[in-house]
This record gives sequence, structure tokens and C-alpha cells, in this order.
Amino acid sequence: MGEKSLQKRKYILEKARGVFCQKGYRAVTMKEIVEACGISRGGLYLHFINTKDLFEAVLAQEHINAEAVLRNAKVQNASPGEMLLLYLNAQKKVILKKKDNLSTAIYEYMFDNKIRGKNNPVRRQFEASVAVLESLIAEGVAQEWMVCEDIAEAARNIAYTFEGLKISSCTIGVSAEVVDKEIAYIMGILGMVVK
Amino acid sequence: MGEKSLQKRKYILEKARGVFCQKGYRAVTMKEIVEACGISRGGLYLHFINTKDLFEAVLAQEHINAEAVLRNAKVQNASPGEMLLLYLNAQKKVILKKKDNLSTAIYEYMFDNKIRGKNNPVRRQFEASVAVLESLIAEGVAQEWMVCEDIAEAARNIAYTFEGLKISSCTIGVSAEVVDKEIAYIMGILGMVVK
Amino acid sequence: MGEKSLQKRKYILEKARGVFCQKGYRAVTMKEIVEACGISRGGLYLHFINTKDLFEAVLAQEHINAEAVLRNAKVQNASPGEMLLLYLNAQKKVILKKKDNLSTAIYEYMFDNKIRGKNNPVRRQFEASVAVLESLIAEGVAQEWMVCEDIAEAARNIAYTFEGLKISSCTIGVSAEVVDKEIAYIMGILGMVVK
Amino acid sequence: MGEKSLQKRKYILEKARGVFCQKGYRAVTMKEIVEACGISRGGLYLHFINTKDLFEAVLAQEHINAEAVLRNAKVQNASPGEMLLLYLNAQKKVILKKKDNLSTAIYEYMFDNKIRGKNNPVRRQFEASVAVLESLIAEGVAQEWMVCEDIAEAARNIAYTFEGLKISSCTIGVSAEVVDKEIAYIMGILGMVVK
DNA sequence: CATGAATGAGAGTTCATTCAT
DNA sequence: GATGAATGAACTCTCATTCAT
Repeated sequence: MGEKSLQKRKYILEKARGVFCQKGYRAVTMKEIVEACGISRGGLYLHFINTKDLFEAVLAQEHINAEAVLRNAKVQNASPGEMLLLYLNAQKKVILKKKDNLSTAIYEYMFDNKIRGKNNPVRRQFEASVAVLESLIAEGVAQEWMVCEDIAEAARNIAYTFEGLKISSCTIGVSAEVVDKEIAYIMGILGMVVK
Repeated sequence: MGEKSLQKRKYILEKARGVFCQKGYRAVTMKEIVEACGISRGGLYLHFINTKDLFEAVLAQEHINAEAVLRNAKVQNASPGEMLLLYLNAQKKVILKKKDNLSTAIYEYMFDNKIRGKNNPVRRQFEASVAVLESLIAEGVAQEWMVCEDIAEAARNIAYTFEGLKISSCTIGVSAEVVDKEIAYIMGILGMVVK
Repeated sequence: MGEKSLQKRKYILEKARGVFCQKGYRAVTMKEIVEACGISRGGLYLHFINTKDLFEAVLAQEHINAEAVLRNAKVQNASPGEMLLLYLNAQKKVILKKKDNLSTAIYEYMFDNKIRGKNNPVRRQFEASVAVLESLIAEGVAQEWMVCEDIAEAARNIAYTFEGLKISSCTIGVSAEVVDKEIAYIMGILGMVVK
Repeated sequence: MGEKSLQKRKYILEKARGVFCQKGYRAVTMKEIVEACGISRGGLYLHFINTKDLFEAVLAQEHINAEAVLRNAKVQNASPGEMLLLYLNAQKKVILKKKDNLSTAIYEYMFDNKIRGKNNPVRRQFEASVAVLESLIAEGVAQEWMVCEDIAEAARNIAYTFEGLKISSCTIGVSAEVVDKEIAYIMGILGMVVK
């Protein structure tokens, strides 16, 4: 029966994720979740003790997915420049996603729960992103495709820029063109040209 | 009477700002605000029709402050490079401020009220910032202190990077050193060296 | 306005007392109280933070009343025997009261909140009762109306017997006749005859 | 099958009794009971239709135990005074028992379910106790060990006093010394001396 | 017989907003 | 203008009981 319970749990997470994407974190009530899931109030509490617990479970799932995306970016058989472009475009896709975008909810959750250190899911994702960028640039420099004096700093700068794009897409909106320009600018700095 | 009322309004905004800095936007209750102001519940509603209205008034005040900072940066009799550094360090100060920092509240407000177009206070601030950066870089390039192919894009990139630093300081925390490195990196790209 | 608030508080206590008398302690809901008071849910919370707080306020009021009864018994210009009889009959009245009897609620409250020491309201009442009985018997013995070897013990025994009658009236019911017989028996032991 | 079912029923009653002793009557949840029993929620309902039914079954068991104690007291080959002392000390033991004491739960159950007449388990126990006391005192008087004018009343008085001690032990606590003093006082009234 | 996931009514509590004074 | 008591909708969470498996 653990099997069935696990399936249900996953089903709730999926539906709940949709609600969080639409409404953010704080505005979401248990009522909305149970209605989205088509289950009873009590039923939800069998799986998650409160909204925070539920959201953290959604977040954990998200983390797993995000890790997969990062790994995928590295797996591609391509030149470092192509791979960097691939990776930044994957980020672009996330940023521009209107539906199915958990960003706002995550930010709100972070505001409510100031989490220091390693448990901070946003920090984990940020650092993972910096690590990917660093390895891509390092390889690019090694293969003489890219020019970069301080690889670690360049990676961090790109990560902050994309963090800025992400939050901006939540607050003031960003167009695909704007993201493309940022990507081109970043590539340019590394000595690459985007056609 | 309008005089007195205006003073009272300003007083409330000041105290309310303090509360919003401490608690963010959504978590703030009317009780907390009236207690911080030492006025009655009803008294608050004489000046502001609801919490949102109150926060927007705080925000408008904030905008004025930001403008003043921008103007100040321009007023300084300094080289474009020095002025850019001055401006970025002013931004740094805002980002690192622990107390008296409205950023989180503003983000939360924006999440609750997706405002498109010119009325969006965050967009206004962002665009003002880009404009300042643009004019500074343009001058720097004109006076041959700086090197930059696409001034508009460079300005926007810096603005996004700082937006990323600001949101990161609200979610994962950023140290003064990290901001300094970003500033140095940005200056370096423009062909300037920060000692 | 403290005046009005105090009146309201007293009004709520009165109505709440009625509900506690009828339903006991644990079975009472905030809904029942607000309905009995004819006020809004939120209105009740302006005066009492929860059911426990409310009941304790009722209890405090009760304590004041009980003290008054005890004092009255002593004020009467009567022989010690008459005064003892008067006091026991006052207790009898409390025990037999069907309506307006808080006993069950008090017992339930005590079960929920095991309070040790001086703050225990039941203990305070019990000890006050023993003290009254002791002084009455002591006077009776001094004036040679009563015979008693261990006055303190006799007083305590009477108090426990009446405690037994009180709880019995809450669980199995006791008739006026039974209480009268107990009173007669107690008086008899002290060498007095009740006609 | 009836055999097995009966065993299971007895097992549940035993475990449930433990929970009721610890938590009282109203505070006990089905979850606690099924956990204490190590059975499923549904399983419990195969044997008892609801919490009340379960508690009543525990109570019935209890009644049987009490009867046994009473019988034992009578079986002892001892003088009426010794037997009375034995019986009162058995009661004392029940009163002072900290663990494994169902008293509070029984009181709470009685408050929730005002049961008049013969079905009232507390009344049955009370009356059984009075009967035992009466027969012991009657024998004591007959054998000229005791002095008592109104045997029935003396028995009832003792029963009420012990009822008072029992409820007091649930609300304000009673020490062994206090109970001993009460026993000595009662014995003294009957003309017996407790060493 | 036995399970335990699911139900849903209902309890406590909060809080933006109103309005008689 | 100013007050603050009052409102009531809405939210979180619990738990006795049921019923498909």
C-alpha cells in the first residue's frame, strides 16, 4: 500500500505545484490545494502536515528536476561554446515560462523562511548553476574557444545576471529579446559570437 | 488642516516603512502598523483606504529617495569612471543594508500585484537605473576612459546583475566581498581597473 | 471606555458562566459562547484569548462569590451550632442546585489542567472551607456546645464528606434528604442534635 | 472464532484502559487507542461501535474488579474492625494510585453521560461500597466491637467521605497521611482505635 | 475478519475593514 | 477628525467514523 500512497503523494505534489505556480506561496490555501486535487481536507493532511511541508516537498521534487536539467546540459556532445549557449537558453526557457513557473512561489517561500547555509534550496541551485558555468567556461578557455581571466568570477557574474533576469521576469516582465541580448552580451565578453 | 493632515500622513508613512522593512509586505497586519504609529485603527483609514494603498504610498516616497541618490551621483564632480564606481557602490550599500531595507517588501508587493507597464514602480526604478548607467558609460566612452561596443546593452546587463545581487541578498545572502568582486568585474569589462 | 469594556467583559462572563453550568468545561465551544452572548466570534477574542482564559475568568468571579458566602456565615449573630448548621446548609444549597451549578465544569477544568499548589482554585476553596469549619467547631467546643477531640481532623472530615456529596451530585445525584441526613450525622458526632 | 474474538476484545480493553488512565476520557482519541493496541482503525470498530461503547466496556470490566476486591475483604478471617480497616485501606490504595487509575476518566465519562438510575456504574459501585460498609459495621456492633446508633447512615457517611477523598486526589491531590487520618477518625467515631 | 486511506463537519483563531460615538 | 469595539469571512487543522480492498 506504500506504493499507492506514494502515487497519491506524487499526484498531490503535481497538482499542488500547479497551484503554487499560479498563486505563489503565501496566497495558497489548503482549500485551493484540496480542490485542485479533488480530495478532502483531511486527506491532504494524511500526506502533508501543512502548506510549508507541502511546498518543501514540491521544492524537493523541483530540485531533482533542476539537477537533471543541469546534468543534461553537460551530457550534450558539443563544443564548450555551444554547450554554454545551450545551458543559457535552457535558463532562458525557465525564465520566460509563463505557466508552470514556480519562481515566484520559491521567492515568497524564501522570504517567509530565511534559511541560512546548505539547506537553502535557492542557494543550492545558484551554486550548482555557478559550478556548471565554471566548468563550461574552463573547458572553453582550455580549448581556446573562450577568453576569460577570472573564470570563477565570470561564472558568478553570469549567474547573478540570470538571477536578475529571473526576478525581473517575476516583477516587471522580460521579453525573449531582452534575454537573447543578455546571452549575446555574455557570449561576447567571453569572446564568442552568437549569430 | 491640510498641512497637519499631510504631516500626519508623512509620519504614518515613516513608521509604516519601518514595519514593512522588518516584516515584509504580506506578513504585516494593520495592528502592527497602528501600534507602530501609536494611532487608532480607524485613524489609519482616514489617510489610506487599505494596506495596499498604504504600501503604495510608502513605495512612492521610496521612489523619490532613489531619484535623489541617482541625482547625487551625477552631481559629484568626478570622472565618469569614478562616478560609475560611486553609483555602483551606492547600489551596493542598498543591497547590503540589513535594517531599513524595503526590498523584500517590494518584491512581495510585486508578486501580489502584477503591474504591467509604466505604473510598475520596480520597472520605473530599473529603467531609471539603466538610464543613469547608460549616460555614465556613454560619457566614459566619449572621454575615452571606457571601452564599450553596445552601451545600452552594457547598462542593461549591469542593471540585471545588480538586480540579481539584490534578490540574492534577500534569499541566500550576499557578502560585501561578493558585491565588490562583481563591481570589479563590471569595471574590468569596461576597461577600467578598480584598485 | 474602560468602563464600557469592563461592563461587556462582565456581561460575557455572566453568559459564559451559564453555558459552562449547562455544558461543563470541555464540551463548550467558542461558538456556543458567542451565541449565548449574541456577539461576533471576533468580539469574544477581544476580551478572552481562548476558552481556558474565559473559564478562568469565570472561576475568579466565582471565587469572589464563594468568599462572600463564607464571610456571611460568620457574620450571623448566632450560637456556634446554629452557625455551623447555617454554613452546612449553605453548602447543601450549592450541592443541590440543578441550574446555575458550575461544579461539573470546575471538575472538568481541573482534570484538564492539573494545577499544583496555591493557584489551584479547588484547593483554595477546600482550605477556606476547612478553616471556616475549624473556627466554628473550635468556638463550639470553647463554649461547651460541642464535643470534639481533634478539631482540625473533624473539620477536614466534614470538608471531605461534603466534597463527596458535591461530586456525587454531579455523577449519581443526591437528594435533599441524603444531604440532611449527612448534616444530622455530622452534628450528632459533634454532640449536637438537629431537630 | 467467538473464542478468538473474545480474546482480542479483552486485549483491546486492557490496552484502552491504560490509555484512559493516562489521558482521561474526553482527551482520548481513537488514534491513541489503535496505536496502543497495535491494530487498525477499522479493526477497533469491529469490536466497539464508538469511543463511548469502548469506555463502557472498560468500565464494566472495572466493575467486576471492584466487586472482587469487596468480596476479598469479606473473605478474610478477621474481626469486623480488622476487616473494616482492611477495606478502607484497599480504598486508600485505589485513591493514592498514580498510575493505572481510571478515576478521572470515569468522572469525565459521567459528566458527559448523565446516567440516572441503576445503569449508573458509579452509583452501583457507591451502593456496593455502602452495603459492604453497612454489613461490616453491623457485624462490629453485633459483636460489641463497635458503637453506632445509625449503621446505615454511618456507612453512607464513610462512603461519601471516601468519595470526597477520591475526587480530591484527582483535583487537588491527597497524601497518604491525610487518608490515614481520615481512616483513624472514622474508626474513632465507631469506637475503635487505630494504632 | 482486518486494514488504513479517505471523508467532512466543525473547532479554534486571525484580521482587514467598518461605524457609532 | 479620531477612536477602538465589533464584525464575519476565511483560514488552519483535527478526528470520529466509514468503506473499498
